[in-house]
Amino acid sequence: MARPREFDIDQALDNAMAVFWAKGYEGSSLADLLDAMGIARGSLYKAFKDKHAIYLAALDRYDRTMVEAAVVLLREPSGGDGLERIRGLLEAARDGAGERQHPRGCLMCNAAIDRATDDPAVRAQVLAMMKRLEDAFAVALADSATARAWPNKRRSEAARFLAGAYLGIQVLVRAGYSADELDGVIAATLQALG
Amino acid sequence: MARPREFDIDQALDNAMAVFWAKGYEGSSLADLLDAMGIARGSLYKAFKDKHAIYLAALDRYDRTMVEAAVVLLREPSGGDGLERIRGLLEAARDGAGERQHPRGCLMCNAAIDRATDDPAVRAQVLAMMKRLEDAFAVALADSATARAWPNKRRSEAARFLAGAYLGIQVLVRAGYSADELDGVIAATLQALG
DNA sequence: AGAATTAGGGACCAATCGGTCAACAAACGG
DNA sequence: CCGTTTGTTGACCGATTGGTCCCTAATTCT
Repeated sequence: MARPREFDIDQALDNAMAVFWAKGYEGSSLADLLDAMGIARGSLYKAFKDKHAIYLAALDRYDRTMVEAAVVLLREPSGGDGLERIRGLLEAARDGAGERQHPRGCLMCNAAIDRATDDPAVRAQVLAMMKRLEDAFAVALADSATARAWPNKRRSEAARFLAGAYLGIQVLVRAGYSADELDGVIAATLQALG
Repeated sequence: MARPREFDIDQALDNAMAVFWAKGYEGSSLADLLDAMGIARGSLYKAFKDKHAIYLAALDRYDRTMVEAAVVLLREPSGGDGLERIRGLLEAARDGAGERQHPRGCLMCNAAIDRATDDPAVRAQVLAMMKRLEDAFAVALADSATARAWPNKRRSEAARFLAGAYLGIQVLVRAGYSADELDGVIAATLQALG
């Protein structure tokens, strides 16, 4: 019907995602994005309405890749006991501290802080991701030796608690805490689950 | 010796702090700051080197007021058992969710996310505040019936865990969680301490 | 091959950005 | 009461911002 797009949208979004992840929304200029995505201004605006739309698409991409991976990790029984899968996710978050110069943390967490309050679309997307993560934590808990027997209410509270703990760790990563310091946090968090 | 300053620096910083708190660093323009501080451009630049210096001063002001209040709350024995003081701080954080339209969360947490990675001065300030908060948590734990007997290592890990939980709650507030939802998180967090 | 449609590229735009400056005002020391 | 010093003010600046537009290129349909 017409000239086909020359670049891959998801690949371009991966690059845009990396920019927003590192610099935040306001901190990322169009020039930054174009440079990272490797396309020209006109092409970008053919594919996306405006900067805001790029951000939302990048956030959605984050959902489909990173959050999805976390959810799979938590839900997949082959990862061992539910508690071990939870430990695995928290340790993966901790490993972000390895990027000592510019730890990226977690884009969902970053978006919650710098866009969710004044941008309803971002807030909705962040809340949806959080819900997905909470549910996955709940599944892992239901698969764990210690929490399996808990009443539903306590398990869902614990799941939300874990989601909060996860965000807290990501903030600490971003603040520059070392992996060693975070190990203590993880140990205390898991201890909380019995 | 010369003309005295007409505005109060700390009061102006309180107003600047509110702007950065709500909008972040990049999201706050000089116009926003001047408007909130109620002074003219030239006066601002006589008092501060540049925007970055204003931000650092506002962050320091946050330290001297808000963080200080949190630290006092945790350390002050008149607040009851250490665990009750910890509960008090977490509930104060939860109450931030009451600002339903534009929850501010916590400036220290916001700064960790949007400035700490690429601004060494901000990172240092954030880490200093976190350390102060951790220590205060440790004091409260040492004053609690259940954690008093714990070995030092476990208590300091728990203190860092609480600092992380506190940040996590602030992120959830910022994301738009309701006070009711956060109550479950707080309950689970305190349960973790026995 | 020509018409139709959409992508690519980059010059261009108004608005806003953070920051400077020069003229004026208010205080103190002599 | 004048000189020195510093705060106040707003006009002004170059640079950068996000976004538009137009010309060209590539593809499909007839």
